[in-house]
Amino acid sequence: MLTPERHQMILKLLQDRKTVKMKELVEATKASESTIRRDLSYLEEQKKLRRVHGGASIKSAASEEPSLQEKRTVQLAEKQAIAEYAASLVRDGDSIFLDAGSTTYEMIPLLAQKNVLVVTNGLSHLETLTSYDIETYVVGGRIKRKTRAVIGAHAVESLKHYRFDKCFLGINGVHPKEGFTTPDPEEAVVKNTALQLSGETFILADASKFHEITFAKVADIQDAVIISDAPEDLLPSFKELTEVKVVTS
Amino acid sequence: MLTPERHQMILKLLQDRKTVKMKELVEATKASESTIRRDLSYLEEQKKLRRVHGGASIKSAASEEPSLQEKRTVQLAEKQAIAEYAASLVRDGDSIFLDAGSTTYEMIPLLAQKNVLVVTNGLSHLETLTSYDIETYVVGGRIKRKTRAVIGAHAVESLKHYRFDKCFLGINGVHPKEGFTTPDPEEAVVKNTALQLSGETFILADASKFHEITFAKVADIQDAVIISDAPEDLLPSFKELTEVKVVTS
DNA sequence: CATTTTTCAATCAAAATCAATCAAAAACAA
DNA sequence: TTGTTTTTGATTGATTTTGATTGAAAAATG
Repeated sequence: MLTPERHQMILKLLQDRKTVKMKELVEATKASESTIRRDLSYLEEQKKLRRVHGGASIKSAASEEPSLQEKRTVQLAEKQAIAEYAASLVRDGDSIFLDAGSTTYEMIPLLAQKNVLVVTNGLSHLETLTSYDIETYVVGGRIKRKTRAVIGAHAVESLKHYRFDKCFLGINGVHPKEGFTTPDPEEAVVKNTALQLSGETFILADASKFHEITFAKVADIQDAVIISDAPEDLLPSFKELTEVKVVTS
Repeated sequence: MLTPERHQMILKLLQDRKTVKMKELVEATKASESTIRRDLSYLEEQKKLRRVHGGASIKSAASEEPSLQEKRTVQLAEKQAIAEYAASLVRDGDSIFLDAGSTTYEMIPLLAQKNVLVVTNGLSHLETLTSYDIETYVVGGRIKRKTRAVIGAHAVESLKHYRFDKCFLGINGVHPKEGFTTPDPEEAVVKNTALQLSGETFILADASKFHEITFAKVADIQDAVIISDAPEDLLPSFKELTEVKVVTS
């Protein structure tokens, strides 16, 4: 029996019941205890299951997607606070661009009561946006597998069909001189385009993003409002250049 | 046996089961172990399979995520058969358009071993396409909540960035005079655009779709090949107009 | 709480599988 | 044909996987 087969068998057994004992796995797979142990370690590493004394158990609450509520509570409080403030800026009837990323994702439930039109390049956002019955448009283009974002030349073209009252961007680095940065140049150009099509731009950046420079420049600082939970002593040089809104969780 | 033949045989064996052992491959192909090893290395390079110690396995997703398949419990054998034939038409290196819908969805696992570029307007397809590591582009535009398809004027514009070797469309009605029809005019125009941008067009229509006229016309019959499980007595009038491929489940 | 039992992680040697190499066979070109 | 290139299969030493063993750690028991 090949290794992936065995892994599959283990996961299958876990689907039926919610736990399996080592003894059962050894019996089912005809492999030795040592091998099963190695498999379990690997599968736990892959977050496919949870090891427990004597065997394995399915990962947390069922193998299903965590519900929206669950997902929200798992998220860091800082992202929540940033998202909450950002969402409070959105007014009824606004057209907004919502960048891909976990912080902008947190804004979605807070937008549900408002009468907004949302354009996004984040595939992960789509399910949630439509489930809240928000009028949603998706940007066309190539899908970047890792971040599940739409990027590339077509995405830029596609974006230009729209105009935004406000756009909310996540970024990977903020630096007084280098401006807003992100590692992927193709993502950078999409963000930059959204920014140019938008009346106001808001950058959602938790404290860890400051000082960091990650290759491709998105825009200069003075083009946007920064929303962050960064401590005050980090900010003087940024405040000289643009508006910075500090939120606390 | 010629090399491409052997490669095909290996891939075929992988389609049926999800893993194959080296020993099985040697036996099936009558080639030496060294040759099989070289084949596997090549096919892995081409991203058509995944090598594992002791043999090969199909690429990631399929075996590891039964949750996706479980979601689609209502997959009739007919849809499977239609999808299987449709997928067999796709050649290495093709650029194809995959329409939103459950039948085209069934094609995805069968495309994993081919080097294809897929453009789709079906949001439900995206997750699965990327999980199979297929190069995926999404059409931009408004999201129709009910069908999770991208539609509207922007979708049409967005589509025009591409050209397809083949396009695979789902349809709600087929009628000798009225042609291919679908209830939503905005969907109809997207399908029609895809068709016009494509070298060949294939219509995936199970038997229930024949005779039905559902409002908005997509195209005339003669523009496409119909792939269906419809009984022969239903087809004479269609066969006069275009090619009809009948599959059985 | 001490003892017994079970399960665990680490280690190691055997077995299986692999990559690299090379010469023979086959396909190809002149 | 002859010489060249490509493909193939056998061999070899290296690598990976495996199962047994051991003492440590964790649960169960009295």
